[in-house]
Amino acid sequence: MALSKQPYKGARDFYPEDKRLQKYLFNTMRNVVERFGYEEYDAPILEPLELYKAKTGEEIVNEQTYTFTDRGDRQVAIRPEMTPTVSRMVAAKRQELTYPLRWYSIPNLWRYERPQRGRLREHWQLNVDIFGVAGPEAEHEVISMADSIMTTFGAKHDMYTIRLNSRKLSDYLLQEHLKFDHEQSRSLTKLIDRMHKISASDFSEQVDDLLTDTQRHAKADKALMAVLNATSIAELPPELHDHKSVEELKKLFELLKSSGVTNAVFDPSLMRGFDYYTDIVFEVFDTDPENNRSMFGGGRYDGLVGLFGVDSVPTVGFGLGDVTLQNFLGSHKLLPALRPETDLWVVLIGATYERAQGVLNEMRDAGLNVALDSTGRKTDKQLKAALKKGIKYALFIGEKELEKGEYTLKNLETVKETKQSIDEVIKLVSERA
RNA sequence: GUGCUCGUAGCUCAGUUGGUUAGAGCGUCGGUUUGUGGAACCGAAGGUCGUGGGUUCAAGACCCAUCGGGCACCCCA
Repeated sequence: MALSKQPYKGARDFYPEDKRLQKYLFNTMRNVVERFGYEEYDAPILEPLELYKAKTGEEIVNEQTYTFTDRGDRQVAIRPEMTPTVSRMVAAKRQELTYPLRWYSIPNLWRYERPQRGRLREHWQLNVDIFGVAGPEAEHEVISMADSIMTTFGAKHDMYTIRLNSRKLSDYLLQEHLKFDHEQSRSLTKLIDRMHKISASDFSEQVDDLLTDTQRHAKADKALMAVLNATSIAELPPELHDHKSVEELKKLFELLKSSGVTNAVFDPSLMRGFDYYTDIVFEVFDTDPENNRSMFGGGRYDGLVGLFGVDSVPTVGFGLGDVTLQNFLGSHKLLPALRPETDLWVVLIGATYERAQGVLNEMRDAGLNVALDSTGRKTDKQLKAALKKGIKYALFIGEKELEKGEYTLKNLETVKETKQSIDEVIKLVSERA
């Protein structure tokens, strides 16, 4: 029985060309967030299972987390998300850290579920968090940064929108303004989350099922729809305008506008699944009708650090997954053609392998990435190998070249060929972008 | 976890109502002077038809199971 060549279900092999793309994605993210002063951290891929039981959301822990019992009878989870881990790390050094804390990481995460487009079992996710800022300045910074990441990848503002909502406002709306009880609010939250996936009539039907007779009589469903259909804060019922969360949202929109984030919109139907969000939440949506989905999001979770028995720390963060990002960039034609790391391919002519080593070392010492064809094949085969690999330069080294100290350098893109001293070769190839 | 759908060479696919030794294009490898290009020409390798059962004189095709991909649920980091 032959062994399977497939990678584990829902996980990917990264061949060099795939890894090259991943490096490009990660480096771009790193450049942007570090420009905002964020520092990289990391942590183990394994965590005690209890870490996720507290606040992540039951379904995620029970059904979508890889778990096992280790040899010491400990319940262990492969991390399904990074937020509990980073909260643990902050809590552990709560007193000695200097705030505001700006941290990021690009961990691989695992979730046990049936794979489909944009959702695999293993993915990498940029996690960015700011700890220690209670005001909307934190949301402003984090959302601006998310926007900056998108534009740095070449996305235009008409390719995506940033939807904003406030958990506090939703809770107030459902429980105080519309007078739903706790259980109704829970069910409604889930239902509202699916609002745009089901038809309007199905939605109102399912809302109606949740109402009591008195609520039906009071037309609670109409009041609910009036709120949910608001496309801006100004469209909310007037009696809500003085609410603190509305004030905060207003302030946030002003800040975003002032820093050029013009594609942020208010969406009262935005919920997000995690239980730990406490206030403002946001999601970045692809506007492409073919792929009208949430790509990534985040929000404020002020309570998580405090669960570790220390004073709580106000926190805002988001996670950006590599799979959804790649889908987005691919469908908007924003993925660049990437060259291999190798700058130059040496074609050896005749039995020159040994004597060519000095030249190779000279180029490598000068910082060039140099590979050679050491097969002894005919020159046309050697040259074709470089072409197929996408390497930009080929250098011919034969008897004549070694004698004269002049080498034939060929730019495989322009097909131009010149004879150069090795110093000149180094100079020319180093000019690569 | 549920439902639908697909799986033939490295890739993209043909393969008639079940009927001989399963095909093409591209790619790969070799050759057409071992000092130079993706072309052209010649040639070769490469498939237990995802896997395992079953029906049949006969299965790539029909049935069941299973693995993998895609889509929709569930859920969403």
